[in-house]
Amino acid sequence: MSAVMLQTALTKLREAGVRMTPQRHAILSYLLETMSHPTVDEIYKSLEGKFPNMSVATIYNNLRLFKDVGLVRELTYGDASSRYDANMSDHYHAVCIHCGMVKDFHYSSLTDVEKEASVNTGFQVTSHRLEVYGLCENCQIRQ
Amino acid sequence: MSAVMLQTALTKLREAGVRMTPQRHAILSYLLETMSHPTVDEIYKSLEGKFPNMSVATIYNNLRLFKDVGLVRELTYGDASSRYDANMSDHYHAVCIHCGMVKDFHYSSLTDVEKEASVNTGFQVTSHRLEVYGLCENCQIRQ
DNA sequence: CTTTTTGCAAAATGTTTGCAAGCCA
DNA sequence: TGGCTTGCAAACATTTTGCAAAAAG
Repeated sequence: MSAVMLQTALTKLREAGVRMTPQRHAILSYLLETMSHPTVDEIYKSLEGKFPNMSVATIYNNLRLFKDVGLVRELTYGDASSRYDANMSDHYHAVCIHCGMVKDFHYSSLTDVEKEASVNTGFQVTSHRLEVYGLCENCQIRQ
Repeated sequence: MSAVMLQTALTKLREAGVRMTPQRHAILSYLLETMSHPTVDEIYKSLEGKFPNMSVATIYNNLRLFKDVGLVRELTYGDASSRYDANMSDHYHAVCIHCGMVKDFHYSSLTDVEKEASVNTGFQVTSHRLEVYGLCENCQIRQ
């Protein structure tokens, strides 16, 4: 992701009255740089060179804060750790059932799912989640 | 669910060479009776009258076994406990963001999602997950 | 009689919390 | 300076595991 996106995110945080710290900045940058939907552990490992004493609690704190401010989305999958996605544009995820890798894809014809579900269930529907599962290209070869 | 479904399930287990135990039978019956997609804790509480010494491990063991044999599906949601669904017919779930209740609904026009995702991502797609989130009828009133 | 299953407790895992010390504005 | 943030360790919740005793077939 571009440096522009980082600036936009920093502005959003400042406007929300959130203080900046070196750790916070590093976590945010990392999320915006990578497209890999990292887990907390991946973030932790990738930053331990720069911050040898950083605790996972700091990462969790900041991810929750980013989520609250609307800068990232948390992706949750039953067994494994959550992943974090700083790409807030409309898209869905393809999840590899072998290595856990997550790849974005776009799909447009779900306009009436929420409406139909609402009629069906009586729910006041506010969002939906769509994912596909299968083997990523790497795992198709190696497994 | 009907007694017929229990018989079918019991037959499936017998054919898979699985022994029957009172606990196993009770867990399976409960899953087939209720439409409420119970958690392990709900199953545990509902059976502790009949089996005062039953451990959660037994419930987890049996749910995994049922899953492996294809009798139930595990529904996972980030923070909370898994829920278990013995309705193996094609359907989707509406999840209440307030109380966690899960209600079934049907939707038919997702035939090409997997194909499109596959073209988009290079994945060999084998399944998909669709859910809607919102407030159930109860929580619309009380909240 | 052999093998599976149970029940219990301990362990593992991912995430959250409490709190003193430190840092940001 | 005053309040937010960090780092650490302990706490938490859910699920899994190891193992001896009990039950199934």
